[in-house]
Amino acid sequence: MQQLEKRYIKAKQRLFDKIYEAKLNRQQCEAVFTVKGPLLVLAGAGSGKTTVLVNRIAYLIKYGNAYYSDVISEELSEETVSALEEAVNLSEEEINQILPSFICDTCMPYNILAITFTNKAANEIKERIEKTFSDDNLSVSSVNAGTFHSICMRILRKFYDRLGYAPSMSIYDTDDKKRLISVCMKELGIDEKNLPARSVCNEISIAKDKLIGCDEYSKPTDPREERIRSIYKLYEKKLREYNAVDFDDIIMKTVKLLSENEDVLKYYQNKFKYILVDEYQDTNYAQFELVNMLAGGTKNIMVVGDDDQSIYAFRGATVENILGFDKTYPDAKVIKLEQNYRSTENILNAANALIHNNTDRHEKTLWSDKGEGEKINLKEVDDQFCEGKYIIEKISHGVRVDGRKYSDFAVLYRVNEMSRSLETAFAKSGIPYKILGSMRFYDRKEIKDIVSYLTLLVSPTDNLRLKRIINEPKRKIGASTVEAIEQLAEENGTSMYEIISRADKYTILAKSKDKLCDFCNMMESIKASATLPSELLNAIFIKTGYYDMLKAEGFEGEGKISNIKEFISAAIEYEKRCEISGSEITLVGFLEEISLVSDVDKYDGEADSVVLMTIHSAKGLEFPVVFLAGMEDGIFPSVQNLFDPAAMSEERRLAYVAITRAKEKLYITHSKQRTMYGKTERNPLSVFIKEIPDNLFSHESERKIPPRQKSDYQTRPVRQVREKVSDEFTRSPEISTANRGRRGAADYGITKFSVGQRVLHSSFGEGVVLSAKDLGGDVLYEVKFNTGVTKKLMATFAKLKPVRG
DNA sequence: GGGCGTACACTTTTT
DNA sequence: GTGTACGCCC
Repeated sequence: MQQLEKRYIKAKQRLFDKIYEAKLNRQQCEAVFTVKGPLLVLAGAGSGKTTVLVNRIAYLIKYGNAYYSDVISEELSEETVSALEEAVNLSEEEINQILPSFICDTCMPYNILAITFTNKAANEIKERIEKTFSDDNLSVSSVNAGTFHSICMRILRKFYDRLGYAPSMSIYDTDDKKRLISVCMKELGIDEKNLPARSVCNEISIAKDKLIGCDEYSKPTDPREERIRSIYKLYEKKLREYNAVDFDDIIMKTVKLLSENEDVLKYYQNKFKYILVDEYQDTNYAQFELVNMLAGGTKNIMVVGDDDQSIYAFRGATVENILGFDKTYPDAKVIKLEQNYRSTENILNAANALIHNNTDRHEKTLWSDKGEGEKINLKEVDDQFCEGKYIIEKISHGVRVDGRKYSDFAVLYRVNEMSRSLETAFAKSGIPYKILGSMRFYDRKEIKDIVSYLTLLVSPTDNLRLKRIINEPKRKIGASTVEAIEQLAEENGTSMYEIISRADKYTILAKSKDKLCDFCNMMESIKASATLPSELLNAIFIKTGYYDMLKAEGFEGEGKISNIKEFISAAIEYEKRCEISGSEITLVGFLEEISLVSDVDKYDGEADSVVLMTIHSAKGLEFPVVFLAGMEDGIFPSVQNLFDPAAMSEERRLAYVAITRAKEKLYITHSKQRTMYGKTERNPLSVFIKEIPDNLFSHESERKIPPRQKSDYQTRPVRQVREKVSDEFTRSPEISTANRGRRGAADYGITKFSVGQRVLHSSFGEGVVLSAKDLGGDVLYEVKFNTGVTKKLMATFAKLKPVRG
């Protein structure tokens, strides 16, 4: 007993030390300690939200843990009060006032549910908690931290039978979903010309986000909606048959499970005694319902968010969830965190000025004591290539002169498409860089094919995935055979795989039964050959003939092979991680991970490279130096949204998010002209920049603010800008020799090749130059590659390298 | 059944 | 500009 008490006191002291160390301000402390009842924390950008979440969880564990509970009485001890006084700087009176909400019931780590927006954020919380408790013999790894999707998947898999699913259910991404919708539409005889599958996908997503099932969907008066309804119905039927769920289902089916099964709901309400939801402004209706159901028991729910950072309305998120939290929970306590610990004043003032132009928001103003800091740098460049070169110039200057690391820099943009031109510049510069999100690793065709094989091993009823790979690599199983199999499966009420395994029983399949049999035997032998995901992957890669197929493709196949090898290493890493954490290695687990993990989750801030990503991906991250590229009307804000006030508000919030990612220095670039999607356009400076006061920009900036209503960029003087950029290094790329990066950065220009010379292309491989045509600044080459194909390539794009010998 | 060519769509943001 | 879809021909 005495021993326990000693440990308790020691642990408590250490906790307060930690909090003291974390230098929490008063509002943050209140947010940490107010654990009982509903709590809304309005946390501005960079206001130490994660710190609050971590310390709150730590507090819950320390004070609610049964391990110490023998010595926890109804009230906090005198000692606790004095420790609080010291750490939080509250008066005794204040403490007594709020004391009741500080005391929590028994709480084991697994009683805590923390829902975050990304896996990265969840992992960060887990890691920081584990660090806090590293000295205590307390298993804190059982804290439930994850994204909505990962947490719901865990629930669905546990109670799969209640939903009529098999436990190995697969998760369909946007691409799978679209394919399946197309299949449904074809089956129903609905022409995609009049009703694109894409918009059907969207409509169904919107419905699911609102928890509208196919039976409740729309009144049958509108013919368009009626058609969507029938597609939705068939789509649902197929999903179930294929043992698959789409992203929206993950939430909707969980809500359905909880609302239809009292015992399951009670189980989770009892389990999750304390719930914390991060980025609450980005939750949609289904998620709102889910959280409310789970919190329905104890109502110990804390939500954290910032209405100014709501940027997912397009995905069904409603700010009303956060703005109306006090309506859902009338006794909710509200705490505002307004001190920003991230950015300097100039950056913060710019963000504040910008966001004040939104009328539909809760008034709040972030402040910082970090001092004015450097001014914002605004630069106009000639085109997107100059933009890349300008950014590279600034980065390499920062590294060489200011002693910064490459990882101090981030380049943010509105659309993924922007990464193309930027990548060209970075690739030439030799600066280490990483692009997140443009083409997700798991979206690559070869990876999706291999994943389909893998899925089929655990979920053989998945006809969609089966159809994807039945003839990839080619096995002479053509469309008509596949159709016949599909027909038979339909008639017999079974899966296509089942039909294939009994192919010899059906006369229609007589012609192809040998090939089908081979396919089936191959799958079975793969299944029997290994258990570990990495081994299975390897077996699939070799035994299906996929490797041979890629090998035969030549140069292009090489890249795909290395992608698949990378995929296999990812599986090995997954296995290692499981071993460390003691969790079971399963194929289903691995498949789930690759479906729910995003590029940003894997982004490693430790690696020393510049990172390029969309602003959406950058949410929640921070960088010493941020480049905001493509600040032009039509790009950011996006053309689609220019005339829609609500959408413009969201765009502005997105700009706000972008600016507040920067800690010390913000560069903004815009280009006189820009070629995107094959079209060249001239866009004026973004309206958002015009909303930022002049004095926040450095003298180096070339901002000539035209009158707001007269946004004609052509009348603006641009000469100085031009000279500034081009004098340095961009005017004539081919003669630039300045050494900018460290590794081969001199390679800015276009190397000239002569007819007959051998060259190397990154995707086509080796070839020989047939002709070279000068096109004023660029050169058009005609190259015959070893593969036999002849291509016309622009020198600037092709990045050709000379081949010696 | 497969391969090749051409037409055409598609480009906001993502778990 | 690029990737996919479909149709035509072998």
